[in-house]
Amino acid sequence: MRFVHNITDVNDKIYEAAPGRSAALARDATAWYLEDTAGFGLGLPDAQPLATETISEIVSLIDELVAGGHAYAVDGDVYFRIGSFDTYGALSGQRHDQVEEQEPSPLKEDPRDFALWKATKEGEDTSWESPWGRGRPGWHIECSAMAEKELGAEFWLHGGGLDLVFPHHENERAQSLAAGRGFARIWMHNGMLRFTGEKMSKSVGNVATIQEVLGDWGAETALLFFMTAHWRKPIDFSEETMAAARAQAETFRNFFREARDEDGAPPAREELAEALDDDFNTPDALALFHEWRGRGDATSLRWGLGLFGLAGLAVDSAAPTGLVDLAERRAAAREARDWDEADRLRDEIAAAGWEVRDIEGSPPYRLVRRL
RNA sequence: GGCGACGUGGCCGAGUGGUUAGGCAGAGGCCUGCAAAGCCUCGUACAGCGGUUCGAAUCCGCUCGUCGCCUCCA
Repeated sequence: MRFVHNITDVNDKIYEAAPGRSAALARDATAWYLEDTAGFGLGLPDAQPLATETISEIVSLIDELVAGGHAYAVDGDVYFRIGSFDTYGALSGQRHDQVEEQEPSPLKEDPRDFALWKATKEGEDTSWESPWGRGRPGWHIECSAMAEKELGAEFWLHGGGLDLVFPHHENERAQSLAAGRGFARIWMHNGMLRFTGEKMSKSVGNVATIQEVLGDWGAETALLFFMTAHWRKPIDFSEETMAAARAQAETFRNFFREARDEDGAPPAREELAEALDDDFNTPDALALFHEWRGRGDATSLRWGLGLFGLAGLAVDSAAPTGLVDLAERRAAAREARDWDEADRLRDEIAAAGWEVRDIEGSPPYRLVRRL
C-alpha cells in the first residue's frame, strides 16, 4: 500500500488572497495544514506532492493531450476538448444539457471544456514557462499529473469528498483516460462533515477549526467520533455527538485502568478484518471493540485501538504528588470513618480537576483526570 | 431545473427480504459509608403513501425533507 496525498499550492484564491506574495502564502498555508492535521497523531502519507513541484509533468501531460487532439491552445490558455472523450460524465452522471448557464467564454470551443493551462494574468505573481507561454496549471490537471508521478499510470483507489465528484474528479478522469492512462480503478467518495446539519462555511460562521476541536475534545475523542459513522455517509459535528464520542473514549480508558492479566495470546485479527473487509465498516469495528471490552480481551482491544490512532486510550496519566497526598489523607480519614473529612478531601481533589475512586487494593484509591 | 448522497428507537449509528447490532443518554438493581467506576436488567425503531412478496426497514414507484454539486476553487 502506498498512500499519496496531493497538495494544491497554486490557484486563483491564493493569488487573490496574497497579491504579490502568493508563493509565500501557499508555503505558509501548506505548513499550517500539515501542522493542524499532525495534531491527530496519525502520521503522514507516503508522499505529499506539491503541484508547484510537478510542473514539468503537468506540462508534458498537457502536451500529450494536445498532440492527441484532446486539448487545444488558445491565446496562451489550453483547454480540454470534452467532445473528444466519449465517456465524459460517466463518473458523476451529470447531463451536459442540464448544466447551469455559465457566462460563455469566447476562447472555448464548447462551454463544457475546462482549462488545463492558464496564461498569466496581470497581478498573478507565480507562473512558469510552457510551450504556450507563461502561465500556470489548470484546475484539475495537476491532480492527474501528481497521481501518475507518485503511483503510476494506473492505481487502485482514488479518494475524496462527495463534493469533488463533479467537476473535479470527472475532469481528472477525462484527462488521464484520454491520455491513455488507466488511472483510478475504484473511486471512493466520503460523506461530508457537517456542522449542525450544514456544510461548514466560513461565511456562515459555523466553523470549528481542527485546533479548536483538538483543544476542546482531544485527539482520541475526535478520532473516535469519525469512527462512529461509515465513511460514505455524512457525519454531523455537534456538542452532543462529540460528547457521546468522549463518553465512549472514557469507557475504554476505564477498561484499561483496571489491572488485568494479558496471557500473551495474539489479538483477534480475523474478527476485526471481517468488519473492515466489509467496505471499511468502522462503526462495526467500533462495536467489536466494545465487544472485546465486555469480554475483557485487553490484548485485542489495545491492538485494535492502536490501528486507529487510539493507543492513548490505554495509557493513564499519573496524578501530581499534591493530589496523591490528598488522596492518602482521604484514605486515612475513611479508615477512621471520618466521612465528613473524606468527602471534603474528595471535593478538594475534584476542584483540581481530578476524581478519586475507591478500589480494592493498595493504595485503596485511583486518581483519574477529569476531561 | 438537472445530477448525486442521505432520512433507523430520546440522541448517535450499523444492518439491506424472515434471526440481538453497538454506543451515548435514561430507569431499576448489585456493589459502596455515600459516591464514582464496574456489573446485571429494561427499548421492537426504520420519513410518508402505494405496490411486489407467505413475509420488507431491506425490492419497486411516487411524495416529502436534509445535504452536496452543476466546469474556469480544488
